[in-house]
Amino acid sequence: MARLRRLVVERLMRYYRLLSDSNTKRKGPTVTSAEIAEALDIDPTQVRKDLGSIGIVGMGRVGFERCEVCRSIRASLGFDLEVESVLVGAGRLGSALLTYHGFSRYGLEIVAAFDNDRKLKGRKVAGRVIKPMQALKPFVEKHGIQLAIITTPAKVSQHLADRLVGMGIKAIWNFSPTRLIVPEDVLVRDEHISLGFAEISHHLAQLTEAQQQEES
Amino acid sequence: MARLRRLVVERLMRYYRLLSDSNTKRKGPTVTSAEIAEALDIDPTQVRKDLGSIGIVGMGRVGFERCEVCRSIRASLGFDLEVESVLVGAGRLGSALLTYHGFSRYGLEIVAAFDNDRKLKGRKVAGRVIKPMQALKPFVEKHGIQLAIITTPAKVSQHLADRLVGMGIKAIWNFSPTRLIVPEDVLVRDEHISLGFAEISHHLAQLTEAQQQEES
DNA sequence: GCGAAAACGTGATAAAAATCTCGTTAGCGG
DNA sequence: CCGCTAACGAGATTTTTATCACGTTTTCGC
Repeated sequence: MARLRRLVVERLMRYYRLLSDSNTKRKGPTVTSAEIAEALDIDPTQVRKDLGSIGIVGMGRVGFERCEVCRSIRASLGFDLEVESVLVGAGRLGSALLTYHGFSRYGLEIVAAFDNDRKLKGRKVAGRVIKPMQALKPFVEKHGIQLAIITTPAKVSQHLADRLVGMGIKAIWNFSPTRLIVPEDVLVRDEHISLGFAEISHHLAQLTEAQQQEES
Repeated sequence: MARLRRLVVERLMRYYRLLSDSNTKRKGPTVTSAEIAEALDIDPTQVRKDLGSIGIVGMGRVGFERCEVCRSIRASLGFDLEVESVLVGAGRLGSALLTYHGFSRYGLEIVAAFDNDRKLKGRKVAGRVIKPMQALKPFVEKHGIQLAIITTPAKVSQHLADRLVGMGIKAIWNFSPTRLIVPEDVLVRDEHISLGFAEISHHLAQLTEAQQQEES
């Protein structure tokens, strides 16, 4: 299967969530691009193109087969692969991620957590003991871990990333607010919640400005 | 100040974080577009265009004034405005957000949290009492709250959004995995952590496939 | 002062993403 | 069985985003 562009992958995830959501009202065996588009506020053509890009063909007048769509997306996005990951940095955010088990439906499991904070040593979060950093390398290499989730402070992230790459990690889910420099065959996905706030803040600022103009 | 495109806003936030980060090595009074670009892996021209779009002019051979850049970005993104917000849904994620105080530097404050779960009633998170849902409307209207952060289950989100709009909310930071339908003057920012995982999962799937091809 | 180099600003170009148009196909009603 | 309509597929077009190329400005060294 071909490599897909990031935006396509993200939309496919949205289609998948929509269709696999049991909550969807009265679901027949098929679904049309227009229905998906309507639910997600996307252009119907876009939906057809995306589905077409992973080899799903629809039927004129009928639409797409729900099961087939789900199956194909699972295959393309690799949800059936059982990804074992480690989490590094068991602070607030790290703990929250450890406690959240909602990703198992996509094949993701956090199998161990590491932190070098003495206070956390031996403490359990969500039933898992936080291991010391010295244990990271042996663990990753022994289990052939491919994904690391990092929620450490910005200062140590790059150093950590270098170490992880050395251990054979192939993807990093980066929750620390820094850009990481890695070899190009390693994927880094940055998760920046503050970018979301920027959009909101700008919107509210625009609004406030408009109100002030009105008054004057 | 003109309304900015979403991607520009997001990049401005990244410039701001980079420049306002005291951690930056030996910072002089000025910074060049090339330096910013290098640090964030962006094209220098893009940086200049973005800064230009909010009225910052640089000096040939010297670059941009750090302070001026920070000040202008703060102004454009409205970080000096003190946004008071409410959080609805005090589950795992909601609690984590309540506990995190890192947004105060951007002017965001979560001034109250609401949840209709009986078990949470009266409980405190991060020093704040979780209020019952009946208290939401009076609170929002009394304090003129403009932003709501919602971390409720998908099923109730739309209903909640409708109510919030009726109370005069102008922006919703949506952490629930549903598209919300709102009037067009209300901004909804969706925060979908699972989209990030989709990218990672697809990358690992590609990798696995490549390895299998190699073997055969 | 003056030329060279570094950095900006901006119009032109390229690449990517989204949307539109229209021909084709499959089921439906009579 | 036949025309009609709903839905798809794909090429063409438009819009957005990113990059390039080049003229201008400013400092530095001589």
